[in-house]
Amino acid sequence: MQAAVSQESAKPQPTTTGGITGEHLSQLVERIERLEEEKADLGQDIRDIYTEAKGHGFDAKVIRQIIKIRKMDQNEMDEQEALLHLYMQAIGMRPTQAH
Amino acid sequence: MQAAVSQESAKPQPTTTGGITGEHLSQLVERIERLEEEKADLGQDIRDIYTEAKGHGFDAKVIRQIIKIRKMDQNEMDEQEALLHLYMQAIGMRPTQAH
Amino acid sequence: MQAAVSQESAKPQPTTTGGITGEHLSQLVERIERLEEEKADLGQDIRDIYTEAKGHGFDAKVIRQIIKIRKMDQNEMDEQEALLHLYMQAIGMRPTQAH
Amino acid sequence: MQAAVSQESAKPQPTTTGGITGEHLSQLVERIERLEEEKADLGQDIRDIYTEAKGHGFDAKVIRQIIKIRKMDQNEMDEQEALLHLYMQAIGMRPTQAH
DNA sequence: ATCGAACCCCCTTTTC
DNA sequence: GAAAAGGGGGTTCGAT
Repeated sequence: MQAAVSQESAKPQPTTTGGITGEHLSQLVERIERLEEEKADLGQDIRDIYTEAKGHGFDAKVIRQIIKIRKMDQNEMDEQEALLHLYMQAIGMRPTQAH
Repeated sequence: MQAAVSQESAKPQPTTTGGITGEHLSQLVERIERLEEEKADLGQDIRDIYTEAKGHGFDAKVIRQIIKIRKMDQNEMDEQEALLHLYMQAIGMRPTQAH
Repeated sequence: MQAAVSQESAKPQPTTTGGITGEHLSQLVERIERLEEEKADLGQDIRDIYTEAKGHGFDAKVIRQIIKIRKMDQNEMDEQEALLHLYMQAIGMRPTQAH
Repeated sequence: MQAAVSQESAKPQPTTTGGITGEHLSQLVERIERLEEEKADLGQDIRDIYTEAKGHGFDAKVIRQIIKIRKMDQNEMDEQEALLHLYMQAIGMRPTQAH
């Protein structure tokens, strides 16, 4: 495990020299923090929509469930579907549309 | 909690009539799904940065820790650390440089 | 947050005095470690079965999926099923046996 | 990808014939499910101990940390810690008691 | 044997 | 304050 951090940069000053490493690391950290902030903002936007939906009489929990199901339906059950059905039948599980 | 869905719109046709409700719900669901997709994309971007960082010799785990620490309230950290030392001593673990 | 650890027990000796606390903590830790070891053993047993299954020509991935589905079928889709159906119909999702 | 499932067993009846496969698969699934249930029970037992510990004034989070440390190779720990300090210094974070 | 992907568990925050 | 949902971290699995 190599350090990738120059030893001369040991002082708690904002950035460092003795190599590009300190600046590089700072930039990585800042980029990540920026993106995570945007991500949090989107999370807030989504929450706002749920609040709005509730204000119009919808049940947020059910909407979440719908979205979950739609995601499952999109992602899953693809190439191995045939095998899955065979196995399910072999052990007597009744086939469903969802699976 | 009432249903907020008109019964006439019960058929599996793409959208519905008998009230604005079906369309409204569809729009809410789609808006949420759109935002969640953007959110997921940001998550991927963040992952990419960690991958890039690793490629430059940095330790992703440590970077995560740094970001967490920067987010954390400092007092809380110190408090946790003090407790940890007390507990370790109580069961006879020798204090190490790392803790 | 109180410490629950007596200060006199600060030496790195195996156990402590000054109160029952050190011994108590040690016992808790050991009980947890014992259970976690058993848990790990079971995990190994399960892995062995998958290996055995693969040796008999079964696809481990599909078996995992079956087990997941059986667990879902047991647990989920209960009280809110009616509401969920209404909403799904309202946005044109066709009702399925599974949902 | 071979099927390893006999086609004659295609009906949703509990088990199957036409080959040993259906019964075999059922047995594998059931053995796995049984072991996973035991595993889940152990997980619950562990959780109970943490609850009990909390009831006696211990901080569960710290206990988890202790167990992690005891499991960890000490060199590995020190290495991680050293890296963390280097990184923090590199971006000008001041070293704290906690780290 | 390492890499990336998937799964599971814990923790935190939010919601009711 | 109790229950649930979202996010993060760690571990395990399959593939290369």
